[in-house]
Amino acid sequence: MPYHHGDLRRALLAAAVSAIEEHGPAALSLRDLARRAGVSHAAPSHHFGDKAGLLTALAAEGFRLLDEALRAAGEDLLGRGVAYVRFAVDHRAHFEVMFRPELYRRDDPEVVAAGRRTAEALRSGVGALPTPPTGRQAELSALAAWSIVHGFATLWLGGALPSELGDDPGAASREVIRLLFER
Amino acid sequence: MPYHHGDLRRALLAAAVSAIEEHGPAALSLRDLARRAGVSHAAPSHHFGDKAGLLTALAAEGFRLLDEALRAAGEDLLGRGVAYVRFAVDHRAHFEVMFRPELYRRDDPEVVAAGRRTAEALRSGVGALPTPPTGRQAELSALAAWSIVHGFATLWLGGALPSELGDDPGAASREVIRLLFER
DNA sequence: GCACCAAATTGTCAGTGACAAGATAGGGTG
DNA sequence: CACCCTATCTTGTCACTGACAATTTGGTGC
Repeated sequence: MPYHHGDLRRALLAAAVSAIEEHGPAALSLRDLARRAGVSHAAPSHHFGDKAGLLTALAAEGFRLLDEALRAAGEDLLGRGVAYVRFAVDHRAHFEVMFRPELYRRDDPEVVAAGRRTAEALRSGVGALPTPPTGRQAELSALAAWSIVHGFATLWLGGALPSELGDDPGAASREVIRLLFER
Repeated sequence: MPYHHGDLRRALLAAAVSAIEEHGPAALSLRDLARRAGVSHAAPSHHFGDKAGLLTALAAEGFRLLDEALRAAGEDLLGRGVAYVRFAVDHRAHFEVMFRPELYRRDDPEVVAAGRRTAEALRSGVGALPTPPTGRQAELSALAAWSIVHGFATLWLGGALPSELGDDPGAASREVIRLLFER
């Protein structure tokens, strides 16, 4: 075991993902992360400063991943909505931190930039609708789309949804989102 | 100052609401609540057992309040949706705890019962639509309604929404929710 | 080979949640 | 009135945590 870990920063972020998936972001302990990575309890501070710094990095990574996932889903707004829900379920640790601004530094430039790109991905999806709305209607439509997918994802993660929906959040959300744009 | 507080349980819940509104549920400290109420650091445990116990009580109270707010808004589903958003913003401390199941005991009978009543209030609102859907479509519609209002409320509380929306979440959400049911 | 810098360590401090043991008030019963 | 019983609250303690300071280690550039 070398004195220098090699890639402690990445190892800590990965450990944080596991820890948050197990016990939620509130129970996250820097000392626990250090133990998981096999380093001393103060090592994390050299890479992230403090706990908020680590979560800021995690949130920024999350916004980047979400942006990639949305764009990979194509232009179709329904597809992007389903991709949003899938991202939330497949990366619940990132997702839970991203939308809990009291946990990290929202004004971090990297987070701000990545967040903007994500919002843009949803807005441009509205432009790709069969009969794209314009002006204020377009803004409201993007907001409605964001709200419905975000709400579905949050409720799913919180275990608030009835079990009759099955275990495939993508398929279930597709049926729900469709109600917003097709009828 | 008498040895017995009088209504410490209620005072602690009220203090918890203030504390969560100020710093979020993750930063909640039982000892801080005790200081706010002017009692010793171990007094809270006699009323709630532990931290999860206190948050369980807060969640149960939140579900009761939400249920009341929804039913007071009338049968109209749009009105109930707006009431849902207003509740979230006006009682953000309750709301933030209610949908964070890792913070409290979800299986608490009082919480389970109150949560069921809330879900029922949304479902029955779907039945009051001009052309009410039936069967699976009704379920999906209720889910879509819940998702869109929950998502809007969560995003609003998280400060993720653009400031052009103004400062009245009720009015803003009304325009957004309308897109789901009228067109 | 040497100076320097980044990375990681040990040590410490106040704050926290949980628990145990003791003190206090306020009835209810005899 | 004397007694005790129970809920309520206090004091004391323990392990754990985040943050910070001081120190050691290892690699890199000159």
